[in-house]
Amino acid sequence: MAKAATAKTTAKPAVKAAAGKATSGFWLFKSEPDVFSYDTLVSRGAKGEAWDGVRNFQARNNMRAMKVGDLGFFYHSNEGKEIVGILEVIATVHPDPKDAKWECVDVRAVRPMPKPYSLDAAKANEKLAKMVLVNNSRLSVQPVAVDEWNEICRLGGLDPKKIKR
DNA sequence: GCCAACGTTGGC
DNA sequence: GCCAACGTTGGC
Repeated sequence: MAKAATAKTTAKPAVKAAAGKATSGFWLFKSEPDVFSYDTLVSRGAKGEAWDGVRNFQARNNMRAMKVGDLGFFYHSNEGKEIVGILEVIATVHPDPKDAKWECVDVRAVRPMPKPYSLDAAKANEKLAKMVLVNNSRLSVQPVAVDEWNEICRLGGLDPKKIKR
């Protein structure tokens, strides 16, 4: 069964989905804190960590659209259900070390949210009504619109203009 | 722990 | 190429 998937995946022309698509440069990465928490990413320091294990085409395509320097929210699913920090993409997409049929980017922690922003809060915020997090809880790597990014940063206690470094 | 929603697989 | 069956995610 894995073989059929391999054939299909590798037959596809690479990076087609990402080509020509305008992105905000902002993303949201989901992880169960039991498996890989924001603190763990922080502990990796500047060399960061490969965001491997993504086995969903939409999520993979989102990673293909990422550029070095793009920023993302780190969201804790299941336990916490809140955005706990900011991360930065430090390497564009490359084969997943655990399964070369798939791909991953590398990310590093930038800074934690002074006030973690919860899923409940996002659902209650009219400005975030279109957010993928609110509407498609299953997608593990999501695009974030600029206004959504700014809104959540502000409510999380960060000035969106002063996040980097 | 349950279950709804979603994505993927595979038979036709 | 369609669609039913299955597996997984993640909120509750």
